Amino acid sequence: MLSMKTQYAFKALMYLAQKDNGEPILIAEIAEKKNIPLKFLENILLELKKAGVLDSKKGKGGGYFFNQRPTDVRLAKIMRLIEGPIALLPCVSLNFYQKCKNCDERHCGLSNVMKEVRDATLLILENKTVADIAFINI
Amino acid sequence: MLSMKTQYAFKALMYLAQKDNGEPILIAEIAEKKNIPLKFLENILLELKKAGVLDSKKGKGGGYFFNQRPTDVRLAKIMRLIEGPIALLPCVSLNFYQKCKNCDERHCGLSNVMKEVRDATLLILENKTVADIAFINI
DNA sequence: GTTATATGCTTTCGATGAAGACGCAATATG
DNA sequence: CATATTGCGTCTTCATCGAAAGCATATAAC
Ligand code: FES
Ligand code: FES
Repeated sequence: MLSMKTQYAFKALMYLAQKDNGEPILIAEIAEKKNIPLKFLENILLELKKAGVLDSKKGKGGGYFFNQRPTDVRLAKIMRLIEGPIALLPCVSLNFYQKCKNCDERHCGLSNVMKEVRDATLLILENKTVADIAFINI
Repeated sequence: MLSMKTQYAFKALMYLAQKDNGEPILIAEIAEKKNIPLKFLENILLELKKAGVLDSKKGKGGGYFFNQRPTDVRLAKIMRLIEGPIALLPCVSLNFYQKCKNCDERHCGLSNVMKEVRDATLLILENKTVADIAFINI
């Protein structure tokens, strides 16, 4: 399961993309509408800003808004940014690889299965963007 | 990423299945060969025993062995047992479902994507067993 | 029945994650 | 400049996780 931080990040981005009209949106508004602890959300949005996904404006009329276009922000990127590895094991992670002690990947059934899971997951998360989760047409 | 506990559980089961000849195997042996903290492993194996996957024998010549056949133990079952939900969001979990506040699943793009991820993951983990990760034929 | 061997159970400790409290810094408006 | 608004920074608290230690219990072997 995703950490609360990552879940909140996704929900906040979804909300931002839905209301996106160029105008900054208050942290407090997102927090209230999406049921996210305020100070926790501040932290999350700040990370997304430092990563270049969002930008912010201080003072009256300030708030958060997109720096990149929602259609350009892949879900996999957000996952890696906030959550860390997408793979279930360190030895099958593309971006956070760590070798297993006492286990040879080339002959390891476990890592093989987890590689399958990783690929299936990435196929989805690399091809969906923030825009995709914001607007749903049934 | 999986918790250390779950990673250890998988590795221990893999080792047990590989050496399975009916004879009990020492916790200490698994711990050493798979680089798992001893007392932590004791705990994990105990949980697997209580769940009916493994069984144990005390005293000299004791240790752990399979209660069910490795071909009958699906990886998804172990995941749910040790890790908890397989889904990335509580609102898309089959076995640990929890409703999202302020978010309607029927019109939520995020939960839709995560449902796709869950299904892709389950398709793999429900069809692979402990026996599959123990014996690898390249 | 005594002893060596193993598992079973409880407690403890530090590290990390989730969340809240308080104050500081920047900016729009007048 | 004065003030209200809003994002930023730091410190504290609480729960959970990873890991280790210590003692208790069961059993095979002699
Ligand atoms: S190599 Fe990582 S689990 Fe075997
Ligand atoms: S319903 Fe769970 S994220 Fe929208």
